Amino acid sequence: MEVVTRFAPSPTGYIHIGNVRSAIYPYLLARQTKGTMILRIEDTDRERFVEGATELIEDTLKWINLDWDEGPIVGGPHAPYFQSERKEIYHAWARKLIAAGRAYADPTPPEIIDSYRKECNEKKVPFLYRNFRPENPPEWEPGLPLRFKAEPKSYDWVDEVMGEMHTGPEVLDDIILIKKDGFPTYNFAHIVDDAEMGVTHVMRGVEYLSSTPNYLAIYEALKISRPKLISLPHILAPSGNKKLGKRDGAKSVTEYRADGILPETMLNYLACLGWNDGTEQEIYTKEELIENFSLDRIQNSGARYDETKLLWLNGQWIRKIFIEQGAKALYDRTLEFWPESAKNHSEDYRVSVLSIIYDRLKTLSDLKIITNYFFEDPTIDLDMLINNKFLKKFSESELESLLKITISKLSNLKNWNAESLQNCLNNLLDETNKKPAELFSLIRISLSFAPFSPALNLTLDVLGREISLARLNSVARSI
RNA sequence: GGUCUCGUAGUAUAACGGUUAGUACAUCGGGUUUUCAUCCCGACAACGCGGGUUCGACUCCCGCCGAGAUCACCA
Repeated sequence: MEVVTRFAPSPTGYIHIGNVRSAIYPYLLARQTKGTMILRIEDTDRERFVEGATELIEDTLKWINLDWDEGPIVGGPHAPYFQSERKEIYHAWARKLIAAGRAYADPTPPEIIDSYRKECNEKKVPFLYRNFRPENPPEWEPGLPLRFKAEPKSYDWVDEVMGEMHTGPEVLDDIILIKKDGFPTYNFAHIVDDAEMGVTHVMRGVEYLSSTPNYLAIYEALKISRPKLISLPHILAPSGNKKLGKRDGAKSVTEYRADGILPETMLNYLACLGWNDGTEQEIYTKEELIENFSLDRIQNSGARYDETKLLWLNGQWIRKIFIEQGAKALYDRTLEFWPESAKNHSEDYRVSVLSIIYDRLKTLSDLKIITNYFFEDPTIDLDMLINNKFLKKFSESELESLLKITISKLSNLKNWNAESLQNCLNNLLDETNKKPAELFSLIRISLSFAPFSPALNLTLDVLGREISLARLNSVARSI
């Protein structure tokens, strides 16, 4: 049988990294089995609905390179994919339940329900609405909530991640199916939709594990066969033991994108947070994830979100793309991350800058802070030169004469390229009888006035003869 | 409080009855002609506790402890 999975978010704001994993796993499973991935928007809560949230969700999924076979934008045989547009469908199923004597309209005012709940809390007994069912409930009509009529019994089921599950009759209750505003609750809507859409694998966070017996009861009453149930453990906040949420600074995926995290990194990191294939592989492409994913290797305890590792992974991916796809391919991903000053320079020049600094990047936005001196002359900061730990032992006139020798030597260099520059620098070391740490620090700082920069010969090569000599000259004059 | 779940280094994880408990991130130290990184080498560091079962237990069973989830006309 074809595998059908779904991601069913609520449009209540951006989806943060704690949620996207619930989209990744169903996607991987669907692609691995050549099945169907559905995106369904669960917008039955009108109060929490946020304008534009659906688009944000779609953009997020597209950015990490996940697509869907049915859902908003692409449509499909089970449209509409917005729950708010499926009201009649839920009502039709609800009537089936009423006809079977498994649902009833509840006229009890909320205040009375609250008092029941309070009573139970005081007596320290569990609050079960089935013990307070109204006698002779009225016909179900608009304005009245509809409740499921639970039959207390034990349930056994298998959760693909958590294993064999068992609960007693005490957890079954008369949950609300349709709210008084006519919209279904999540508890009812997702069951109807999953059945209508032929969903075979229901993946969601563990917070739904406790409610599962109630869902099982509804499947039974509706004569729907159970899909496979998969509970995904939570992603934990960096500190504490709470599930990662917006309050812990759980950033939206778009924020990571703005920070210069690659989508490949995001997908790779999140997929491997709480799942591994048993090998020691750390870097996975989307294709490799699809190939190797398996439900039974999903972890069953929560995993802590670790941004340091995310950054490390991002560095790995930056290098991987550079090495496997080339400088231009990496460059194409960096367009919005260059400093302002880079605008006045050619694309070829920026690519060559990227080629010598890419292995220093943890995020693409690092470009802004570490490449500026390639695009405009740095401000001369003599203190930085004089106080450098390798240069402090020299007098200013010694520094000046070293610079002058360097300038004259470089001026006479025939071929300005990395290799001959390196030879030239080596000769300079011999001639001046200085250590690399001394001479090279002097040249490096004079060229960049940055705390760090790439290998000296490469920096000179990219900067070019004219600019390099001009900078060295102006430093020599300033001393 | 009821019900359910989880528990290997700081973090993410491997191991599925027999290993000096492996790997990665982080940390610390060292190496690669300057710096910052990359890369390489090395070090530190873990089976929550207590009982069983077994020749043998991180692995199986029980109890405890600790952590989490849930008990909405939110999803």
